[in-house]
Amino acid sequence: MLFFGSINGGTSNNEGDKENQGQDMVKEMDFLSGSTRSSSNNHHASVDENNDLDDDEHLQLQVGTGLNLQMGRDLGGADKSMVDDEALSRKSYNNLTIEDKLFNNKEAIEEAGKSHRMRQFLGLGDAAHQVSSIDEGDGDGEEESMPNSCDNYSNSNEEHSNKSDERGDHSAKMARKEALLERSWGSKNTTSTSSNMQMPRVGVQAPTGEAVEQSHEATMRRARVSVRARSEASMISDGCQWRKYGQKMAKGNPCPRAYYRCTMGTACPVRKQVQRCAEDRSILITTYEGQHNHPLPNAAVTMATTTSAAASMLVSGSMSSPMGGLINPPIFSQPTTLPGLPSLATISASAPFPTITLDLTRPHQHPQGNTNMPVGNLDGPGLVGPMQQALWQALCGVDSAQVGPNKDAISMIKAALTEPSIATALAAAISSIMKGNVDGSENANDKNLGLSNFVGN
DNA sequence: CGTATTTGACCTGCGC
DNA sequence: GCGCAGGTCAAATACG
Repeated sequence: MLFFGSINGGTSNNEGDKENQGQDMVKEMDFLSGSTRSSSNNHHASVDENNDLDDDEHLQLQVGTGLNLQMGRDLGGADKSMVDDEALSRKSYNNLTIEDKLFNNKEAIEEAGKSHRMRQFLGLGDAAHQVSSIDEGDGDGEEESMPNSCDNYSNSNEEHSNKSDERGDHSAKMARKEALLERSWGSKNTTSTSSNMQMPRVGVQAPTGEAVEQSHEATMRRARVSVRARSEASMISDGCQWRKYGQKMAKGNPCPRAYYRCTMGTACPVRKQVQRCAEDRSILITTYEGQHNHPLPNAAVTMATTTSAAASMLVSGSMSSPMGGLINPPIFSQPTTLPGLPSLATISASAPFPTITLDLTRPHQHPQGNTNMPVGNLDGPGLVGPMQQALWQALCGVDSAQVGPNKDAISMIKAALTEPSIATALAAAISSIMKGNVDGSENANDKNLGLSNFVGN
């Protein structure tokens, strides 16, 4: 499962921090309370030791608030800080039941709608299914590894490592070489799926059984979700633990690219890359890849669902769609905006990997003629502007450029929402927005209901 | 002293 | 085959 989330000081001491040398504290923004707090820009493990926010209310509040992003320069977040929801999530996670650990948008939407359509909406999407599987596995004390090609890699790689320790230096080198060869994700011995990383194609004779599964797994492994957001911090804090394993200078960008891998699971294959935008260094680009093979804390689940669904959307994009070819390879062959959400997501299957980019850097705009946007405070720290606006416009048919419903957008979004993977992605995104901004207000359920009704139309 | 980060080396894939 | 770029490993180093 992929995931993304909030930005804070993060765990690293990479280039981003170096740029801010002299700052002992990382300025962070708290979407929830608006209160200010500075967290030491040290290892996350030490942060939650001093955190006492473990009562139910705070647990509720932290859920789904992963995206503590600076949505624009106008937020004035420099003096804001945010509660370390990553730390909170880890602290609280062990106390939660299995049901608690089910991802939040599913709960919210099911409570609100309870329609069969919405169950399909949640249950048929790849991401939703995966999340459920993981969580159930956790509940049984049996961590169900995702049927993921990279899991195979990771496990086999670990095996190689263990063996190499026993065999001495020469054998260790050989083992490492074997592991490296195997690491190329199917390039040599395994199926050819992962190395190619081409989108499945409509019209091509469909492979069957294991081949299909392997292809899907490999593609999911390589499908990427990129999140662009403004942040002073060095990396985004998304509820998971990350360990930096490398840093490289990328061509065409003076800022180094940092590589992280998830350390919440023993052999979790999820990795992410963090890099500042060359054109605008206030923009942090985080790219997620892979699926978690372990349960996630609440703070990470919703965002994980979003990115997982986004990746799933990429993978399933070639499948037959009721949208009349809205999502298909010809479109994926070049960057494509999500219909009705041009400011939100760009989909690209161009080399090297299919990638969906969520751009959260667009300046916020108030949609005209709409006073019911589901935000607690449009101008306050709870703002999640562009993403929220786009979704809200899509759902309500209100176009910021015109008063009244945008019927074309409505029809397009309606069509899009009949695609389970897209619907799942949007549901997760919407849920995260609701949780992050209007939790505590009765609007949240209303909006979920609205989505349910919308899908049902 | 244990853990996380840094960084140079090494690998693969790709284009020429 | 060679060079380049992206990605990863692991020893060295830093840090708490």
